[in-house]
Amino acid sequence: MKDVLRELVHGALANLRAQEILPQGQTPAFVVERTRNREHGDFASNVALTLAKLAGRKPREIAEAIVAAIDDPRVARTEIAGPGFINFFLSPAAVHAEIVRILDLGDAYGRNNSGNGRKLQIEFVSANPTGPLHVGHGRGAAVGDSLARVMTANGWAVSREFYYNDAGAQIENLALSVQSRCKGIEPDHADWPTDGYRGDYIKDVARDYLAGETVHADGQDVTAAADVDNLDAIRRFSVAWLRREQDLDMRAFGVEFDVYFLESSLYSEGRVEKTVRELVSAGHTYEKDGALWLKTTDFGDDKDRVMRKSEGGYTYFVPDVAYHEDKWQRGFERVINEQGADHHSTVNRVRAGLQALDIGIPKGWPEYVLHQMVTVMRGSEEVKLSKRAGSYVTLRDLIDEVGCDATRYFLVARKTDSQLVFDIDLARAQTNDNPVYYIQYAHARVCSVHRQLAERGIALDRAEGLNALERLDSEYERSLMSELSRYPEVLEAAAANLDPQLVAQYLRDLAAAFHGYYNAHQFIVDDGVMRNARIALADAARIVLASGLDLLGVSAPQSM
RNA sequence: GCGCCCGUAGCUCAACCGGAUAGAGCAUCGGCCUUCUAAGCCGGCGGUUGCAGGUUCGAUUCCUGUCGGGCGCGCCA
Repeated sequence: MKDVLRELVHGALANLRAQEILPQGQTPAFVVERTRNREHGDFASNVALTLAKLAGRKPREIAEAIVAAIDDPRVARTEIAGPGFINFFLSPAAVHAEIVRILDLGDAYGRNNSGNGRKLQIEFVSANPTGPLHVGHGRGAAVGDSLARVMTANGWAVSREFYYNDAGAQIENLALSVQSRCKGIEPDHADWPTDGYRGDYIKDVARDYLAGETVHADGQDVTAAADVDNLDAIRRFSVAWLRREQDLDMRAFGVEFDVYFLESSLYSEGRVEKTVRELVSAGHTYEKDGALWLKTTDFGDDKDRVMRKSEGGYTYFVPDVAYHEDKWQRGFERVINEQGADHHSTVNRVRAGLQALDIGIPKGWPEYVLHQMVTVMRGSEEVKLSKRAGSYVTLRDLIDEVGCDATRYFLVARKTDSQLVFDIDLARAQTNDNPVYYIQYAHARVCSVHRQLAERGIALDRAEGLNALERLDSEYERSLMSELSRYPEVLEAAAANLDPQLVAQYLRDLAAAFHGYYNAHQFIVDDGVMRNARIALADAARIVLASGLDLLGVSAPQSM
């Protein structure tokens, strides 16, 4: 409906230009938005205010002219308010048509095709296989996957990608740690590797390695050599072992990736070398102190970056650039990297490196969504200890304790650039204080009505109900209808702002509107037409609730 | 010292790229259960949007400064 009103306003403006009330050619920015206050109608626009200066007239005068030029059955009436806002009151028929659309389109309601099938990649989680996934990865997974679902719902062809380093110094460290465990060395012992991984999971890897186990990860089987001196075999087995664990975590979290990209492939396929050659020939590099530098300051970085160290190896920055060059060449019009904000310094660096390649990559490519830290609270205590990891809360612990649904909802229901406090007690609560519960309960309540109908042997006539929507005229009914019709706008905004949190917020509001409706009315009434109308509206709510929950990867239960 | 993020009700958070009287939930206080889920509903209390300036018809939003919290600043990844 928002788009419809925008069009109507644009039409009116064209009309005013034709009458020379407005100067030609200029279209200042204006908004048509939902009103906060119902007394102000369904939508309001500031268009007259923004035009006032341009036209050299009073806002109210312009508003009068615009309103006079609008004549559409979907707008019941308009009002000019305050300094010159135009308030739009939708006709009941326009609102009811939206409810019919919901039942007509089902799951497809609210989706749009603004992406038009263009290729979009979202890279997220991208944890190195050196330990269990923790809550921070969970936030990345929840945000990244929900964002992927939102972008898909907006018509983008989304590919989910997980990038990991399977070859660097940290992996060496992992292998050494496992080897030490195989030899029975404890982390406090003098022979324990410096910066070795001390977590208990290392013991599990070592045990399985010695037992000659086979693990399946990233499409391959890796069988342990059980040879304590074969560091290479230990490395391969350890990586596979941890990758399998991470996959299990992601599966339990309802997240699947389309592509796993290995950093080692950038080296084995010569892509790192190739990127270096390209940067050198593009002329943005120089040698200093025996190292090769990239002049990233030419492209907005704070300082130049070393590409090749004086000892000959490449810094991590180079494969990063090579990796993103590869993404670009794979034809992704947009790439969104979802990462922890502790890596924010890579943003400028990677973009600068890509600019230096001089191959036509846009300045703001790739896009980034950075999430801030998560702290986990139980009661008023911060939870830091975990039996498995030693120093942090693993994602698995959280899923086991509060469930996938609540974990996903809570991790996505905050602005990504705010720190997040995860309240375990609240997430576990089976009460309406818990927003996840409150939303799911709304869905279950509609299903419950259908069970009641079946038990009483009452048939449902949806067409009859939809024809009688004008009988649903209570405050609660109108409010629910209005809330439902907002869903397409929410999907659009979530995509535009790369912010799945808007969906979480919306579902909370929708559930509130639904519960208000449910509590205020009887559904299974003797008046068959009224009964069918009420249930049709409840079904519309069920469809949108299920659709929204699906975008968050949260289940929509039939009973609770 | 420099860079990024945050600061809104007692608590957890909103406010749709500058709009109308800053909104929800929890907590608290007061009402409501022979009724398809009371796992609920209705109402009250609660604010100088950290602070000080600036920009304009209009600022929680933009700019400058300042205070407080978090993260990051390597020829580590």
